Amino acid sequence: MRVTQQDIARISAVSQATVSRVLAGDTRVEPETRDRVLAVIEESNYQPDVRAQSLRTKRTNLIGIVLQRSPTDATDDPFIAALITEITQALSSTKYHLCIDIANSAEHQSRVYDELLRTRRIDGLLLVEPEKDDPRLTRLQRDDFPFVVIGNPKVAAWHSVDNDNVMASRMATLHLIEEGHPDIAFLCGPKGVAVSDDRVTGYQMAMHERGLKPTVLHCDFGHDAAFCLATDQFEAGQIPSALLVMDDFMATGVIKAAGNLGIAIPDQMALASFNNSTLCGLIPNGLTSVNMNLSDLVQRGVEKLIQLIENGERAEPSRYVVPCEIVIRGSSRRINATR
Amino acid sequence: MRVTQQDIARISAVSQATVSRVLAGDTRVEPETRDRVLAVIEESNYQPDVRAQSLRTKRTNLIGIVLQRSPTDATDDPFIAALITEITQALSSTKYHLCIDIANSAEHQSRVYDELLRTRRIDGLLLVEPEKDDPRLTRLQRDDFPFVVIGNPKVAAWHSVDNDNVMASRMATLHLIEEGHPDIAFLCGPKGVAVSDDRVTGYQMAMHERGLKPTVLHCDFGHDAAFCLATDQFEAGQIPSALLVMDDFMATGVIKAAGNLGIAIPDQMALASFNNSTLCGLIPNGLTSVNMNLSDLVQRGVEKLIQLIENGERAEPSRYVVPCEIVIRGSSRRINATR
DNA sequence: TAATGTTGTGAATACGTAATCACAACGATC
DNA sequence: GATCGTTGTGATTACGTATTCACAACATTA
Repeated sequence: MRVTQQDIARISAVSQATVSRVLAGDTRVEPETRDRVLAVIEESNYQPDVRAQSLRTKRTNLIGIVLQRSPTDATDDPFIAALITEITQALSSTKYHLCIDIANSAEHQSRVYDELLRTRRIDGLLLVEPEKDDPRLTRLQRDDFPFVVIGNPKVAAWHSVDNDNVMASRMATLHLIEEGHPDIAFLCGPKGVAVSDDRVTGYQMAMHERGLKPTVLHCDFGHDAAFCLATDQFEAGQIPSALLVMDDFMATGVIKAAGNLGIAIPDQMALASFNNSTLCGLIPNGLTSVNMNLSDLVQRGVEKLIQLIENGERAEPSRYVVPCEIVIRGSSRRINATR
Repeated sequence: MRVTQQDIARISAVSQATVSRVLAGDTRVEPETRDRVLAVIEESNYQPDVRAQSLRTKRTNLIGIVLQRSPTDATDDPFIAALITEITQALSSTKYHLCIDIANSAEHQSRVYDELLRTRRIDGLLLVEPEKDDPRLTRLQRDDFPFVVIGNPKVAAWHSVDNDNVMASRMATLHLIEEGHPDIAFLCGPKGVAVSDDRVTGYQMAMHERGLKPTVLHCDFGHDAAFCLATDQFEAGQIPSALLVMDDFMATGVIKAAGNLGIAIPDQMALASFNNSTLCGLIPNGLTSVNMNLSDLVQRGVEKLIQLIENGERAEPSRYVVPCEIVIRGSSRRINATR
């Protein structure tokens, strides 16, 4: 049997209400009484029951996140790991915990949302790159349920934290230009995905600034799709002096394609990408990549969400944009004069 | 204001108790009454409040997992992603959800355990490769708290699911022997880590079976440590015809070291490792690796845990061992006669 | 016919906490 | 010395659910 406030009260010869007051730090308790109660609490190893607290306070101290499993069927997607690690890290100094569900279909996902929200299991929700017309969002907003979007919100009315993808892409492109590359192509993601579209914008911006002609190649996400597209391009003789790639994972596909065809990196083709993941260090010469500062992003998002939960701030929606910086490695090494 | 059983009862002109009975599927309810209540529930979009249910039933329907952040500081460790994805996958067909915490120090970890257990936030716990003398385990057992160990339990009294690491290692070694390699070394993990020790056992077993001399190289976990050790070995002229490596991540370190020194894989040195992660496909010729079937492992572990929670089975501790199979790729290609 | 289940239902209770209400005891004010 | 705020405390209530208790109405058995 678990020790309750009632037990503490009995032993301390006070009422349960007083025990609760002591725990809550209420000032209107005789110091002497407080000390006695605290001593008993300490001694009997009492810990409040969060289930009862939840019912009473209407708070579970749980933050939820629902991810859609990546369509590549890869169960070991490092981005998921990074995201979750950063979130738990950000929560570790708070009283909140993370409740996570990963859906393997849209139907599953919407069912999970239902369960999670309507049963009041969580206090707030983090949403990663939701679709603009996602019906779940409309409901969240109607129910006045606290949530923060991680990624491009597309709708101004939502609280969000996002990377400065335009700037990131512009920066990476400028770096390649500075390294002396005359023609730089961008192997980006599918059209309509905000993170990809934003990076295309930044890339084009930089190219136009320097009077260069942009070449945009749209490609599905993932190693395999990038590998196929790159192989096709290279075999057709389309080998730019530098290639900017949507993310590190796709870059490995490009690297593999180049390796198969004997295209040396960076000598024949330089490479830069985004995310600055662990992969970048595993590649022989190292892969130049833009660090998106996921840690900062998540930290801010979590802070915002907790604010929403605790203060019920219904003020104007905030949008925090995280700056980023480029990490230069061997794959984008300067072209020397001999070329 | 949320709609409660009380509301349903009022509208249906029955008592709250009857509504609860209908929800619970109690047979002793007039079919006519049941239908009426169900109609009202449907219509008013009622969903039970899990907080109240938790207080009443003493169940939160939450499974906990506490991970220690890898000392390499890599926030995007794919193993974490794989583990979490598989767990949520296994839970998706149940009423349980996953509550995850990732500690960044031993002190932090023990604090999190305290919070999680003593406040009764979760119903059961998954433990990944705990230390033998971990004080938390003693307490869990004393409190009769449901938990399942993922990995080598080291103590027979605990329920566990584990890979057949001895067999996996033996299988991989035999594969390399079959491919015609005369001297095969094993770059394993640190001594005292069960998963590493077991694999050493399997490796030695296979070598002895075929009358070959085993060479065991102990190395810290991670890409960097493996890179350093491999570089040292290779530079010292210690280049085995085949190398078995503790895991894919470390194998990338070996591959990088070999690349730097111009050692061709698999022609000069074959390679095989464990985990069959996404990394294996990213490497030029592909990396031969043993698929540990994490999915199956986790599935069984979760099933067991739920059994413990729901049936309070205090029967003899079970130990489920998952078989594995080798996935052969380019890195271990057969040595041709010309060598 | 009386005693004895059976079935369906409402009333009441308990879970453990937080918060409100009620009320003493006491000091300050006019 | 009566009134009024302050302070400290206990009694009470509410949160929403699951379950036990109580009790009708009815069927079955001796």
